[in-house]
Amino acid sequence: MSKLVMHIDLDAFFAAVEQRDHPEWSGRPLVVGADPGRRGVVATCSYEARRYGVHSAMPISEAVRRLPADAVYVRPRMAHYAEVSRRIMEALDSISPLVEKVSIDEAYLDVSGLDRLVGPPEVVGRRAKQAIHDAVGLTASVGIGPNRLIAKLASEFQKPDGLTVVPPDRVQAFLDPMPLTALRGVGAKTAPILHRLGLKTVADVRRADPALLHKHLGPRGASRLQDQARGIASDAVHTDTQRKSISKETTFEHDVTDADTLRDTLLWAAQEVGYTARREGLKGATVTLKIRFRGFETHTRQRSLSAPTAGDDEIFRQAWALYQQEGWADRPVRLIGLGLTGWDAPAPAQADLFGEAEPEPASDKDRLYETLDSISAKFGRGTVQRGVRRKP
DNA sequence: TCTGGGGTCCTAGGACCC
DNA sequence: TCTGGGGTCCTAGGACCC
Repeated sequence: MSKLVMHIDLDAFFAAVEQRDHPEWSGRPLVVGADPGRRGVVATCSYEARRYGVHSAMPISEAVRRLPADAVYVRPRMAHYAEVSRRIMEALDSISPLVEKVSIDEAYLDVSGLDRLVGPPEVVGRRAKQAIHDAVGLTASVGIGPNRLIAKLASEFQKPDGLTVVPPDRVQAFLDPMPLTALRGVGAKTAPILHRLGLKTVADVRRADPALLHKHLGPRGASRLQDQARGIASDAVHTDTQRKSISKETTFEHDVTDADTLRDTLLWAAQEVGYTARREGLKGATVTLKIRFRGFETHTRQRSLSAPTAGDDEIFRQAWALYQQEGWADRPVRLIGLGLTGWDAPAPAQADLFGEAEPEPASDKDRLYETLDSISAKFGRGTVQRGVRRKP
């Protein structure tokens, strides 16, 4: 039976939440991200700001240069957005039981066979948008198609507040005129390669000589790309995805050479990662150290443990040993952090198999939001003092 | 001139094993 | 002196996405 997949994407999510919460900011260019004048980037910005060419991942200094004086700059309140996101996902449960949350502001829903219960795809889509608006007062863009790729591209097709349905027999006509950068996995490096081959649109990729793509992208990359160009993609919606890693890193406001600061920062990261691991019942057998020096030169070092752990001290000791075993002392460090991977047990599901949700103690939840808020408070504000020893 | 943070997935070489 | 062909795990780096 053919599937119907819906993709939902909140419009300028962080910025929209801020404008909703602060009506005096609506209609104005608004940037959620680092503090102006400091190291960092734009996380999200309002549509008013986008008109000045500002976008996600742009250096905050560049955004300041482009925006008028009345622009608003706020730092992210991740805990708050996470709570809004939770209510959105809850609202989507009323549309379909098969909801896959893919990020804080995006979800896939399997909406196959809802036509007899609800109506045609357009009606299902409008219901989803209404459910979100009723729950949190925000707009979302919705795309519906025969698989994840088409649903995702459909949701991007008319933004903001869009609704696009692509029936199976319209897939190729929908895809063909799109720029090839619309395809998943084509980014800053791959797009120029394809452009140099004279390819611009999805249709160009679809009709390209497979051997030519093979030569420049490798066998797997080439077939993945051409599958997409033909509208071939997964239609599976997974409700119980399991994370594969936990990590914590920070960029210092000024590059750091002081060993105590690096050590303390790694200790902080280990505590954050360890706490998250324990809260989620995970133990990792691999610790990864990440370091970025002045000039953006980035390295990772990892080691496998004899036994999986979620202990702050053990995670810290491994990461610190990895740092010490390299001849890196005295090199100015821009960023440092660590990660934990390699769970010992295969994927404990988010909710258990019998539908009994694990009751989450209030104190843990509070601690989680505290943590998220402390992260957002620090966003783009890393300082030498950051690593100040924290009482366990 | 700058370039966050949290992720996923892929590649590629070497070790190791059968 | 010459030495296969997988398969899997480990490690480092990098592309990409939100």
